Amino acid sequence: MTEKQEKILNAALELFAEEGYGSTSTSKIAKKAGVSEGLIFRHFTNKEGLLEAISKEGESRLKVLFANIVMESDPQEVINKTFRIASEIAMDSEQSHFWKLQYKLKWETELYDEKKMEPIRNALTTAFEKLGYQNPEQEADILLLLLDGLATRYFLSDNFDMENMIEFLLIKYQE
Amino acid sequence: MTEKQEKILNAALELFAEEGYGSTSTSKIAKKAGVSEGLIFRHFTNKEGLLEAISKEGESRLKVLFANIVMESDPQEVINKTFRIASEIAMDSEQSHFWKLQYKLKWETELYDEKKMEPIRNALTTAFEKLGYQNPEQEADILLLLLDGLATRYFLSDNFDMENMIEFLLIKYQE
Amino acid sequence: MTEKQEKILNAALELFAEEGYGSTSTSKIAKKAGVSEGLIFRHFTNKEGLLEAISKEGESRLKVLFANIVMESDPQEVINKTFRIASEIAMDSEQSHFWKLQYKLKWETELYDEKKMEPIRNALTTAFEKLGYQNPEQEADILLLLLDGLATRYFLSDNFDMENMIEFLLIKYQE
Amino acid sequence: MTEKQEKILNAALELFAEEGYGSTSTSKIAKKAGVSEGLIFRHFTNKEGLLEAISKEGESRLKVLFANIVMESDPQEVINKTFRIASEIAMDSEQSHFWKLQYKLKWETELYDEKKMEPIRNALTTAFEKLGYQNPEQEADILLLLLDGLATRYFLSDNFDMENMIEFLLIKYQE
DNA sequence: AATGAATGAGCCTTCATTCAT
DNA sequence: AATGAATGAAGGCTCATTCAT
Repeated sequence: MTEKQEKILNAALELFAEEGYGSTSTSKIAKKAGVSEGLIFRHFTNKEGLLEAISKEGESRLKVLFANIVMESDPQEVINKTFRIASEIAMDSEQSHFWKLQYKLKWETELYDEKKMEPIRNALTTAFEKLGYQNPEQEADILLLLLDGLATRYFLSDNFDMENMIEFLLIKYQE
Repeated sequence: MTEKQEKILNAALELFAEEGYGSTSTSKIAKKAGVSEGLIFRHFTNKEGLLEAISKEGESRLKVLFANIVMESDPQEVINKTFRIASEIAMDSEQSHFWKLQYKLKWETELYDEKKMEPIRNALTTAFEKLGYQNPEQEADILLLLLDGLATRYFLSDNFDMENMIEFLLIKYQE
Repeated sequence: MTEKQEKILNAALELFAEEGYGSTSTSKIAKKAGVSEGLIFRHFTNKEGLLEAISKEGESRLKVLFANIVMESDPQEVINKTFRIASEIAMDSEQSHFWKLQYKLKWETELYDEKKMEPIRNALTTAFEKLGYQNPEQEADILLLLLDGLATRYFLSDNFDMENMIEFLLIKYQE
Repeated sequence: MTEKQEKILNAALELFAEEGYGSTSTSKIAKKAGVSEGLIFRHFTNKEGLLEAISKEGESRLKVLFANIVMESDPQEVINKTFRIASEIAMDSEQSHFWKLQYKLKWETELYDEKKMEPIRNALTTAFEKLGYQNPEQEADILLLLLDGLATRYFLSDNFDMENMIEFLLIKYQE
C-alpha cells in the first residue's frame, strides 16, 4: 500500500464517517487526500471499491478486538470486556471514526451483518450460561442490543456520558 | 390536503425510509406517486419541505403515542407500555416506515433530538423510582438504550424476532 | 379593462422594467398583482401577450408625447421641447418605469423600432432646416443619438445629473 | 488555456451577446462549443464564472483601446481617436460581439460602470480645455453620451450607417 | 503511478402554460 | 371572471467515471 493509497483511504474514512457514504463525492475525497481524482479509480476501481477497502481493513480490526473477548475463559470477564470495548473505542478518535462509519453504513445500506457478531454472541451466551442465567441466549442478545443502543447514543447525542453509563452497566451485570 | 398531496407524502415517506433522504430523488418520488415532479415543489417548496411535512405529521403521531405512556399512573404499566409501543410499531407497516425514517434521518443528519424523548424519560424515571429501583434515572436511560437497540436490530436485521425479544424483556422487567 | 386586468398590467410593467422581461416570471407578476397566475393567461393569452398589451398602451402615450412636438411650428421650440420630454419623463416615476422598460426591451429583443421615431426625426429635420443648419438630417440624427445616450445614462448610471445636462444641451442648441 | 476552454469562451461570448446572458442556457453554449455541458463548470465553476472570464479578457482589451487615447497629446486627435474607436469596433466582428455584450449586460444587470470610462472622460476634458471650449467637462460628457447613443443605434438598428455618422461627427468637432 | 481534461447521466428546481371547478 | 391544481420541458449544476498523456 503506497503512501497515496493510504491518504485516500484515510480521507475517505473520515469523510464517509462524517457526511455519509452517499453524500461524500469522490472529488471531495481526492481534495482532502491531496490527490487527483483519477487516482482513486486507478487504485480502487470504484467508489464502492473504496468502501470495500475500508471495510476489509476494518474487519481485521474487528477480529483483533473480538479475539480478546472470545479467548477469555472467565465468564464475568467476558461480559466486562465486551462493555469495555465500547469504552475504548469512544476514547480513540481514529477508531471512533471507523465505528461511526460502520453504523452509518448499516443504516445507509441496510445491511446489519449478523455473522460478524456471531463470535461474541456465542462467547456471551456461554458466559451467561456459566454464570447460571436462565436464558443465556436471550441475555446475550440483550447485551448486544445495549451495545447498539450505546453506539446510537454515543455517536448521535451531543451530551451523552458514555463512561458513566458503562460504569453503571458494568455494576449492574455484576452479581 | 388533496389526494395527490397525500400520494406524494406517502411515496416520499416510503422511499426516504427505504433508500434514505439523500439517495431518494424527487423524480423517483414523483414517479412512485404518479404525479409530475413539479407538483412536489408547488406543494412542498423543497425537497427539504417534503421532509418537514412528513416530520410534522410524525410529531403529532409521536405525541399521541407518548401521551398514553405519560398519563399512566401504575409504574409497572409505564414500563410495559413503553415496550409494547415498539411491538405495535413493528406490526403496522405504515408506522414502521415512519419510524425507520426517523432512525435513518438520525444517522444521516447526526441529530439525535433528545428533547423529543424527554417526556418518556421522565415518566420512566418516576416509574423506576416508585418501584424502588436504586438508580431510577440510569435505569430509564438503559431502557431507552434498549429501545434504540431494538430499533437498530428490527430495521436492519433480516431475521430478528422482535416479538420474542420484547416478550422476554417484559418478563425481565417484572418483579 | 377590469380592475384586475390593470393590476396585472401595472405589476408586469414595473417588474419587466426592473428585472427585465425574460427574468420576470409570470408567478411573480401574479403575486405582485394579487391575482391568480391563471388569470394572466385568461386575459392576455401569453407572457408575450402581456408585453404587447403594455406596448400598445405605451404607443398611445408616445403619440401624445410626440404630437406636442410635431405640431410645434417654431423650429427652436421643436428642439427645446424634444429635450424637455426627456426631462419630464425623468421626473414622473410611472413614466420612468415605462420608458426604462422600452429601453430594456430594445436590448433584450434587439428591436429598435425606427418607425416610431420617424415623426420626430422629421420634425427635427425641418426644424434644423429652418434654422439654416447645413445638414439638417444628420443634425436630427445626432440629437436622437443624444437622446439615446441620455436614456442610457439616466437609467443605468446612479449619479447622473440629468437636469443639468439637459440645461446645458438646451443652451448649446440655442444660437 | 486549452483549446476547448477557448471554444467555450467564444461560444459563450457570441451567445451572450446575441441572446443575452440570462436567456442563454449553458447547454446551448456547450452545444455550440462542441463540448459536454459539464466541462463548462469544471473550467469556469459557474455560469457567472463564464461571464467573469469573458469580462476579464475584455477589460484588458479596453485598456489597450483606451491607452491609445489617453497617451495622445494633441487635443484634436484625442477627440478624433475616440470616435474612430467606435468605427473600428464596428468593423471587427469579434470585437463587435464583445462590445455588444457589454451594453447588453449594462441593461440586464443595471450596472453602468462609470469608473471604467473615467480615463477617457478625463482625457476628453483636458482636450476640450486645451481647445478653448467653455465647459470642457460637460463637453466631454456629451461626447460620451454620443458614444452611448452610437452603440445603441449600431447594435440595435438594422440600417444605421455608422461610418457616415462618425464621419459627420468628426467634421462637426473640427474647428 | 499519477494527472487533469472530458463526459453523460442525473439531480433539484423554475417556469410558462393548461385544465377542472 | 377567477382560482389553484397540475404538467412537461428546460435550466444550472454535481457526480462518478473514463481517457489521453
